[in-house]
Amino acid sequence: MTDTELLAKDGRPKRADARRNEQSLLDAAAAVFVESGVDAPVRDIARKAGVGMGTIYRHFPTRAELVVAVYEHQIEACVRAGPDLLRQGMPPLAALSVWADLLVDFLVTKHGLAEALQNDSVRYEALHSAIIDRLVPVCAELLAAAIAAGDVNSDIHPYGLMRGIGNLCVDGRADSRYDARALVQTLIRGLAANT
Amino acid sequence: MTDTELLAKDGRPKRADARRNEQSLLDAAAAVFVESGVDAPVRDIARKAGVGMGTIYRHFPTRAELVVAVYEHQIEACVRAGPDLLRQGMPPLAALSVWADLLVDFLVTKHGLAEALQNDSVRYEALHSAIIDRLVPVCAELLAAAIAAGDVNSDIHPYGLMRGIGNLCVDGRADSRYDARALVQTLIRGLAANT
Amino acid sequence: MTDTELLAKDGRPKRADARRNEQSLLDAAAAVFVESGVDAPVRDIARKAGVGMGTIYRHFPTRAELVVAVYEHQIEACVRAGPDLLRQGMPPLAALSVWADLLVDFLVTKHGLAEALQNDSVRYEALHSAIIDRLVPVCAELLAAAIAAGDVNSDIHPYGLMRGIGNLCVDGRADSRYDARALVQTLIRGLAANT
Amino acid sequence: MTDTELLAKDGRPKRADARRNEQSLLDAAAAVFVESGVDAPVRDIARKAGVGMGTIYRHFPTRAELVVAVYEHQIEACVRAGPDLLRQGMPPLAALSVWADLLVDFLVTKHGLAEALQNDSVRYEALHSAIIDRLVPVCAELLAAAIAAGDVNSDIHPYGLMRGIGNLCVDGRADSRYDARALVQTLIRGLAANT
DNA sequence: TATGAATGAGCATTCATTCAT
DNA sequence: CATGAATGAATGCTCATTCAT
Repeated sequence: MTDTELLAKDGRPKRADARRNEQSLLDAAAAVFVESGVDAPVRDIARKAGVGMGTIYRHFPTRAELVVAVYEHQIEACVRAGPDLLRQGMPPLAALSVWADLLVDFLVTKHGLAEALQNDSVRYEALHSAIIDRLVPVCAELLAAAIAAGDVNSDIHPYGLMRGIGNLCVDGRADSRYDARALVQTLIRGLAANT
Repeated sequence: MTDTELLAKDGRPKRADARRNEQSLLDAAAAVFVESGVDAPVRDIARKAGVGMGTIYRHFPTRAELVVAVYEHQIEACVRAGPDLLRQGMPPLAALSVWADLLVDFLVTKHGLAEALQNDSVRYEALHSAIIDRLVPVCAELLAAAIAAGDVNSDIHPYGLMRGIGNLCVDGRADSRYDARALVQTLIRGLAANT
Repeated sequence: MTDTELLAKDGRPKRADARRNEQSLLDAAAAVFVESGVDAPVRDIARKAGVGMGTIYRHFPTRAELVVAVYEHQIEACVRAGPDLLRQGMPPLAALSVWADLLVDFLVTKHGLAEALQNDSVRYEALHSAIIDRLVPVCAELLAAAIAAGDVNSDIHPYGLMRGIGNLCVDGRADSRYDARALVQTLIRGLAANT
Repeated sequence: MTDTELLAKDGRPKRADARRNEQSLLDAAAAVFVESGVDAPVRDIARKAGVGMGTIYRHFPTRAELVVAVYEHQIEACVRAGPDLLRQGMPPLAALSVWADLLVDFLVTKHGLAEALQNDSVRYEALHSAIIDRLVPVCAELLAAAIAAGDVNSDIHPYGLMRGIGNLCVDGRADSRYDARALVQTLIRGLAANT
């Protein structure tokens, strides 16, 4: 739950129609992103949403903000999933593996998201703040737990691991010979301490 | 090595000035690619090389051909390195590891190459033919050897592994917390049979 | 007359500024066409109209659409003139002659239009649909009437006659020794049955 | 026979190899013109002729000169045909008709020539001098004879008639409904005095 | 507040013409 | 003399972003 949804920037609750508008915007954007990737022309999104382009810019001044808003829920789910898995008593390395799998699920189905995550341009700054910065602590927690349990013997940085998982999800459906999920699982397995 | 360097298409030797130009072109392109990626505007490359745009088109009708030419030597080196390592008696899995390391060396320093390799658009078709198609067999050979030796227990596809390595090399220098080399080694380690 | 003028594609009235713009666009295009022919660079038309190039593309996605719009009124007038002349009781051959004269008036003053009509490239497909395809039936009607009246004895195809008239209008003002109108009238006279 | 063939500009006879070269150039140009029209890229002509582009420019500094040279023989034939027909005792109007037919034969088969003749740009100046200026007197002679014989009653200008015939030859093979020959004959018939 | 019209930078690409070799 | 490499102006087209209505 962020201010994107219920509160205007000045803290007052948004008008109902504004909220409605915002939602149809997010739905439309999600649909267009699936079709054309997160780089889709603003005009296309506006048309799909049945609003003017200006409206999009009003709600989401930068593209990154729009992207973040679109995937807000799922990012949030990924963020929560990490601690949840540990809390449920799953062994840390297994938890890391499952979490990575969730991340793959998320990224692989979001055409263009993994690519956008790679992009370091200013344009996508907000994307990094909102997605990577949120996920890194989760990754760190899982990794630390696995190390503490003696399951992992690697000084890999949580940020690096997270980005690596992300990178492996690029183009994850383009070629049947490429299996992002398997690669990520292999990567996780590679972290395991050689006992 | 190739006609790109010494011979014109009709078999006659190229004029000295043309050869000189081609080389400065390749140098300039390499430099610009590092700065702006392989998608850099043709104008920029031309300016950097101190030639007209037409000259670029004359030597390399498509962008992919330019990219391939720029990295020709290094691709070739990677292609040869695989069999060489095996021939030297190195254990297959170790050979795969070393080869992957070479690939990382190559890709990480060529800002934009790994990204271009991800791009499936028609525009880069030639790039895939010239780079991926050349490297996959090498990767396959090493992988097969490792499997035959009982060192690897995974049905991962050589193409997938190669693309995975490539993907992990994207943005490999942008952030000190991201260590492409370590990730790739971890990935390779993940292939090892759990003995 | 057409949605080009008053209504947007969704049926809503166009904004006042858009209408104004479209008109100045058509005026500018007409002027530039006279100067440089209908192949004039988009940039030139935009500059003349005092708008950005994007505006042109917004209003007229293809060049042919722009050309058609520019000459819409006059094409329409030519289309109507044929039946009108017959309805007024004018002898068919005379009607054909007068109609041809109208066509000459139209084409000769539109430098570049007759040339464009000659161009069979895909690019001008829409032009043929919108201009030739509209005029040929008129020409056919007049020709058929003249034949029926026994005034014309020729198996010339209406399409061919129309294109012939068009071709004779090319460069119709470049040289005082070239009189398109007279040539067309001569051509029509040549159709007359030798009684 | 012009200096294009046997004499260099300074009046000395050309070297044999130069003449050979020039001929293969003309042959190649003719072939390319048929394929791509007289506006074909210089490079294409050079390649077809197996010479460098510079050679073409040496022999024919402007494109018009090349075009003229290519069609020299046929233009000459048309020039001679007019007086010949009269000398053979053919009735003037018939001679005009036959001559026009010859002109059509020539122009219709030379893809792009009629179009080039329409082009008044400086670039094709030489084309007009060499082709139109040569043919107009012939046309004038035939027309004058026909008028003198009382067969033609029209003050059409010979230049205009000639250009009209040329214009009718444009695109003369693109559409089966368009019959340049028939149109030209109709035009000639239209010149006849109504007796 | 919402709309969508307008802007214009940015890029790829072609080809006539010149001139070093 | 012949060659063909190099030049670079010219042009079509797309889209992010702004702002008048």
